[in-house]
Amino acid sequence: MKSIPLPAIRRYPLYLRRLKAYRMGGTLWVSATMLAEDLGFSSILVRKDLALTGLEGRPKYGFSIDPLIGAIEESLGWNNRTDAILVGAGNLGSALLGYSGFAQYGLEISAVFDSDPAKIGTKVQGVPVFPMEKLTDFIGRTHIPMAVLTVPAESAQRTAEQLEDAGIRGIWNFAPAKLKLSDKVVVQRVDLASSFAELSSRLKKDQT
Amino acid sequence: MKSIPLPAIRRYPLYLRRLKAYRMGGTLWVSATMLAEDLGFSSILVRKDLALTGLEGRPKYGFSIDPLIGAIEESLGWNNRTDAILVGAGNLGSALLGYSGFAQYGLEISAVFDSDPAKIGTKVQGVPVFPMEKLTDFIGRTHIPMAVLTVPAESAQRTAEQLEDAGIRGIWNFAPAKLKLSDKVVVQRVDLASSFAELSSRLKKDQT
DNA sequence: ATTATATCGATATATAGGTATCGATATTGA
DNA sequence: TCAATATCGATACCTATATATCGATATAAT
Ligand SMILES: NC(=O)c1ccc[n+]([C@@H]2O[C@H](COP(=O)([O-])OP(=O)(O)OC[C@H]3O[C@@H](n4cnc5c(N)ncnc54)[C@H](O)[C@@H]3O)[C@@H](O)[C@H]2O)c1
Ligand SMILES: NC(=O)c1ccc[n+]([C@@H]2O[C@H](COP(=O)([O-])OP(=O)(O)OC[C@H]3O[C@@H](n4cnc5c(N)ncnc54)[C@H](O)[C@@H]3O)[C@@H](O)[C@H]2O)c1
Repeated sequence: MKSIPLPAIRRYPLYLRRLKAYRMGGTLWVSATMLAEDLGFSSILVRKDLALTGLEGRPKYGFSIDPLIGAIEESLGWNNRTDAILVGAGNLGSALLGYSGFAQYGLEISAVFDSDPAKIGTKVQGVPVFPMEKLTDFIGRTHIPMAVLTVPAESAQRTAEQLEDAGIRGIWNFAPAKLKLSDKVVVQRVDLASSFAELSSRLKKDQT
Repeated sequence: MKSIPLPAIRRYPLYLRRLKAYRMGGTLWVSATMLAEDLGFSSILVRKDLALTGLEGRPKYGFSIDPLIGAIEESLGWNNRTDAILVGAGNLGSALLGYSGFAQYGLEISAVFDSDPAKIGTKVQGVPVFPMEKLTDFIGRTHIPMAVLTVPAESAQRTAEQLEDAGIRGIWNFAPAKLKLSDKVVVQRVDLASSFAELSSRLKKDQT
């Protein structure tokens, strides 16, 4: 079982969404061609991506949807639930907490931490906010593997180090800061600035 | 002036952040080596990216910071202000509205639209919410070029078509939906699921 | 039964983007 | 003054990924 290239991994959630929509409509078979048209990819690319799951398609029919969904979810590790904590219960943190879509990926945010005394003890989107002092103990006790980091950029490095020391294995980092941690911790950056830069640049080129 | 590859464009905001931080500290010159170390890139990559701006470096010193900032901002189109509207004043929309960081990119959200009667007339993060009925007229009158789309996925296609018809030129789409529009409109997708998929997959690989 | 068709899957090719190498150049310090 | 050094910039190279081609196969229609 060889490892799936990252660009394919990034497309998998798009396939999943389409597949689940098809299944809702009662469709049982789907071809690479169909997926490609819906998503604006080339059909060759889609076929190759699907082949990476190890499943075999059927000429003229394509792939059986249910096993395909299962195989993609398994490739992503989305068949098992992933527990996470969220650090930084501000604007963005609250939005993420209130987002029901994450359940689709098996992501469950089970606790929230913040340093602001005014927030500690209150609930954000129904989830109680704990003080930072309880962070290390909580992670040590629960062995929670993942943290969603939504603190201000200035605090990001410091908070990330706390998380690493406490034993966190993956950080989904929404703060615009490069985290310098040991490579035991997997850091995934979400950078809206990069996305906006791409949009700006494409718009600019379009104008000329 | 040849066009800058997209991967470089995506790195530009990272350079900008570091450069502005250096300048705050009083530094006037910066080398590709220094930037590379701070950001975890190879210095060759950084030097190539900077060369794309057209600026020339100085042996042993590197690049003069101020012109470099200017050149990168110009490459991105961030030297001029970009006005935008936001459609969908929900959890995520509010968070984005309340985010002061966008000003750094020249992005100004000047109006908000929503279909929920309970929200219309109220203010979200200090910005008044207008009904969807006023959307077309507003865009036609102001010639606003960009829209931030934060409506539920089910409404995304319909809303995007409204935006296109009204004359919007770029859409920053946060809804997990593929928008099918004419290629006159530039659509930039922000897909947290893809990002989370990458994190999941990297964590999974790390385990084994 | 036979032919047309849509799809798969394997192989080959092309392209973009990242990385390595090396000479040139300005600055620093001996 | 001269050697050592840090950097740039051009060229060459390499790797990952996307795209093209084509035979094989199962289904559906004639
Ligand atoms: N809001 C957005 O739309 C948006 C967009 C892109 C990026 N971001 C980034 O996401 C992060 C959060 O943004 P936000 O708008 O939610 O900010 P915010 O100020 O609303 O929230 C930050 C939260 O973190 C808490 N906090 C601060 N320091 C802390 C620490 N050391 N330990 C624990 N908690 C701490 C604060 O009390 C607050 O609740 C920032 O890094 C921001 O740059 C936000
Ligand atoms: N909240 C998150 O953290 C998050 C994360 C990833 C993606 N998203 C996506 O962002 C979008 C918004 O998410 P959210 O959590 O803010 O949802 P939300 O339900 O809180 O907000 C959606 C808003 O859009 C408005 N709306 C609904 N239909 C509309 C229409 N046809 N025209 C105009 N306005 C309309 C609603 O009144 C509401 O105010 C969704 O597509 C969601 O999948 C959200």
